[in-house]
Amino acid sequence: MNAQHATVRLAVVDTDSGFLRVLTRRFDAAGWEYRVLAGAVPAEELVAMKLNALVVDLSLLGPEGWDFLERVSSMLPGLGVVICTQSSTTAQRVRGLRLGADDWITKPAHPEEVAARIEAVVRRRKRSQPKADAGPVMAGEVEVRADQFQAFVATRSLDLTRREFELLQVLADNSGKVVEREDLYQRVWGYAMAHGDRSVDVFVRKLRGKLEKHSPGWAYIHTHFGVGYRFDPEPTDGDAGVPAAAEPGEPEPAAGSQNFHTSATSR
Amino acid sequence: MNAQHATVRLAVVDTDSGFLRVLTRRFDAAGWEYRVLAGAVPAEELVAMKLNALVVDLSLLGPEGWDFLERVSSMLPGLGVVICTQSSTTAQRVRGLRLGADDWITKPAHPEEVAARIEAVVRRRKRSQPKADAGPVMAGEVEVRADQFQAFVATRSLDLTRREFELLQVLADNSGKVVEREDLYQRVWGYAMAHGDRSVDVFVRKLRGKLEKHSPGWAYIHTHFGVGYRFDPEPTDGDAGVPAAAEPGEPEPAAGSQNFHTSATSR
DNA sequence: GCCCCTGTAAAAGTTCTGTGAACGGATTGG
DNA sequence: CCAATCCGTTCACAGAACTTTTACAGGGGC
Repeated sequence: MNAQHATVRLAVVDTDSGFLRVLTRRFDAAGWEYRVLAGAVPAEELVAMKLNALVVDLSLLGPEGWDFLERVSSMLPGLGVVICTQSSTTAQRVRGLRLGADDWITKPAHPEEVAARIEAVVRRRKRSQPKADAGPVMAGEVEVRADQFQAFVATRSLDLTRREFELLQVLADNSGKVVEREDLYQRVWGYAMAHGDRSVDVFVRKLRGKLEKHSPGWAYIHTHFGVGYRFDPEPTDGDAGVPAAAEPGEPEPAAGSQNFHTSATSR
Repeated sequence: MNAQHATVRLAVVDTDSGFLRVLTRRFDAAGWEYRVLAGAVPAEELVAMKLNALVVDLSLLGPEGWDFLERVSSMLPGLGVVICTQSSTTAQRVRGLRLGADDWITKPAHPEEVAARIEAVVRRRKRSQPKADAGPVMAGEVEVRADQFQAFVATRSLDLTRREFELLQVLADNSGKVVEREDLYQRVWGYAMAHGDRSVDVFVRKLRGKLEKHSPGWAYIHTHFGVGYRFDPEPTDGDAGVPAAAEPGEPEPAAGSQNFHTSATSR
């Protein structure tokens, strides 16, 4: 689960021997696998190479370059593509990006920079790959759109901070299941929870606050004592809930809000 | 704007009557709309023609040709450009393509081939630039016309620089969604953002300034801390031109009066 | 009833954004 | 060809927004 850093498998389409020499030296130093191509090749061949990055000198390919770029990026959606040219206008770069490129480098470029950008592109692709095919996550009234960094409750948008959003995302992804506290932390914060860290609690509280403000009468995040939390939209038990009955202008938090939550279904 | 299949609207900049005769005959046969120009014209005129392709004899324009080419391709990023010349060196072709041309034809050329290349270029452009062909983008009081490089607020034209315009365009295209800072940068600047680059912030500020100056009482660009920006026209709570609604202390009116995008959401 | 766990609030600490201004390159006009 | 200007970028500082830590109180399980 924790590949220290991504292995880069790339192909370079270029014929500039000087540029290639410094580049490949840098690639070797990083232990990357690479291959040098002298021109466009059928996309199928690239697929067979199982690359995760591609560096192309577009000026080398002429007008065919755009076609090549388009073909490649549509056939290998997971491939990070870095264009490099002698010079370029913004219009060209934007066009390249629209056709699927991820970055654009102008020669001459320092090999360090090229490598850094390739690495960034691979990392970025890796991160955004699953996001792309996963549609919006729905759980009851709650909708989480990972691609937009936005969450909605009953069609109304929630204004969440980064951590709040990521926490909600993990919880909603595992809707109905109990997520262990440490697991939660690991997935949101990206590293192991230190002893005595209460961040999770604090953010659960914040999330609850915002969720309930937008749909009172519902409990979303349930506490499992000594274990973790479970996301599961459920109407709050009997008494008032929300339907007209209770005093409308009285969602006043202070005293009222600290009940329920713990349906404590722990085994 | 209901051209079902790719209608080609092109201009030919050439004075070679023989070449023109065979070409235009072919264009007529295909039912294309075209126009013949005897020399370079201001890019604005080309914009007004709403072309999607341009064929230019560069030898006709001499050294000005490169300028013309660059101006045109930067001002009309959605335009397919085909160069044709009597003869050319590789260096020239590379230069032309670099400046934004899509293809290069050497005379004499068979009209069939010219037509085929034009068609290919238009098809390619259409796929890669769906936005440019689309009508004006509207978002609240704001209208962005990609084809004119102009934006309007409440029918009044905004005086934007190139970057400002492109930034607004990307934001308005994704109206309602949060666009990540890096995405924004990549789409406007054409390459990946370097660490520590604050250009986006600066231009957001400039845009906000110009937008709010032209329609006070409205907020257009909303900040999502640590993530990016979201374009979404919303009245500013101040007072200005909107029915003064609820006062604070009126959190959730259950079901009664729905939509009020409270701009001052919790957090 | 005791001890551990969680809810809640607020202080303390970090990181990020808003903003004005200076710098340098590019463009325009003379 | 030079000067005036505009534009884009970078820098520095202030302030805002967010995260983490800390503290205490209320519940839960045994």
